[in-house]
This record gives sequence, structure tokens and C-alpha cells, in this order.
Amino acid sequence: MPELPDVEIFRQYFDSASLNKSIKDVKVLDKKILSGISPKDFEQKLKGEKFKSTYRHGKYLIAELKKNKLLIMHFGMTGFLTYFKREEDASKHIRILFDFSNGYHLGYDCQRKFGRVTLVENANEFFKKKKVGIDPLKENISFNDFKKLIGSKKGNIKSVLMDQSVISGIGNIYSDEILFQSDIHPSTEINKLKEEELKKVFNAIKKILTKAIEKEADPEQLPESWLILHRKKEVDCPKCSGMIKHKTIGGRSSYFCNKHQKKK
DNA sequence: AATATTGTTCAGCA
DNA sequence: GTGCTGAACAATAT
Repeated sequence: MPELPDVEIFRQYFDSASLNKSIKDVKVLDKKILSGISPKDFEQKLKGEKFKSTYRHGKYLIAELKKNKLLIMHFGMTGFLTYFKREEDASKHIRILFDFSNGYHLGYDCQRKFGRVTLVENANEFFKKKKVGIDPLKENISFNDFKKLIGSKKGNIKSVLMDQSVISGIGNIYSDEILFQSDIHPSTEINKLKEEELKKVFNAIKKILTKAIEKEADPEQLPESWLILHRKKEVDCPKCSGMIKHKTIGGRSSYFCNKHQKKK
């Protein structure tokens, strides 16, 4: 679930819940979630601090504490944040817990433990080491830059869209959505795409991610015409008279319309 | 009971 | 070096 729009909503949630509150205690409930730092170090370095501001890069949420102290969170497949007061309102699978001095708690919940949390001094260094590509909403890249960026890649368009070292933030669900709305079959080789098709993809990325954030990344609020609400085999296409098909592409479960997303 | 699942990473191979 | 495939990771739902 947590792709770029979801993480942006997490960021807004984090802001309204946790900014400028004194962190009274930190509990690492599952050390597997931590990367590159020991639970002891992590807890020690955060205790008594405050989250000052946040930003997002791709699927990463970054919270700044003091200068040169940044909490970086990735949500894996099942991660989310939960802010609550009473213990009985805590969700299952909270792996890291922040206690604020106002008596409230912020939980980092991650059922499948694929998410990772770390504390770094330099975010750029972290992203460089991780080979994380550009954020498609933050960096205002031109169509020409986009062409250069993905033109150096080979393989099918879906895999390239999901390649985090090129563009950061697009996962399985949104790559399907982008191609669905661009009328392109997900397994189309990227070098077979015409200029106008690339342009469609370029525009769809921004349009779809922005719209999804506006609708709080909540499927119930997203337009009925989007593929995201019809990710099932053999249902009618919400855009044309075609049929939704399923296939594994780029190692992921992909859905597409057999009529308006014809394989070239 | 077998299978599938929104993400990332790595091994093995072409 | 690049790309592809499959596996591993872990927990749950169908």
C-alpha cells in the first residue's frame, strides 16, 4: 500500500500528530525494523528531542529533529503511523513507539516487518547510498529530462516506472494506474514507445499522484474510472468496453485492459 | 491447505 | 554493467 501518495498522507498525519512535541520516551519493540543503528542508540538519541519538520522523498518520510539529526522511515508493504492516547487504542504490530510528554503516543505499525527506520545525519548521503532516484512531484523536471532519465533504461515500461533508482515513489498499484490512463500495455518495451506515448506517461505520473494525494490516497475517494478500484480479473474496464486482464509483469501482479492497452 | 500479497534486495544467469 | 527471474523476508487473508 504505501506508495508515494500514501506516504504523503502519512507525512501530513505525522505533522498534525507529532510536530514540536517533546519525546518523553522511545521504545523499539522489534529491532528488525531498525537499520544501521542499535535500539539503545536510537532510543538514546531521540529521547528528549522534538520533531521540527518533515518532508517526503519518494516512499520515504523524513522527520528532522536537531540539525544533522533526521529520522527516516520507509513503510515496506504494510507500514503506517498511528497516533493515540489510550493503550487500548494501540494497533497490533506496533514496532516502534514514541511517547510524547502530552500523554499521547505515535506508533510505527508494520505487520510484515518489511519497513525500515533509521537515524542519519545527512539525508542526501543516505539517498545516494541507497541509489534513490528523483521524487516525481518535488523535482520539477521537464519532459526532456524525463526522456533522458528513462531513455537510458531498457526493458518494459512498468519495470522502469517501478525502478526506484530512476523515479522514486511509484510502486505496483500506481505504475498500473499510470499505464492504464496512458493507454499503454505494461509490458511494452520502453524503446518501442513513441514520443507522444512517453509524453502521456510523463503527464500521467504527475496528474495521478497529485490527484491521489488530494483524495488522501483513499480508494473510496478516488474516481470510479480509475483502474485502482477494478484490480480484479475479468471485470469490465471502467474506461472502455474492454476487459481487465491479469498477468505477472516485472515480477509483480499487474492488471490492464485488453482493449485500450494493446501490446505493441 | 495452498496461494497470494501494495516493497526491497540479492543471487544466479544471459 | 544491465536486465530478468525467482527467492527471501513475515504475517495474514482467502
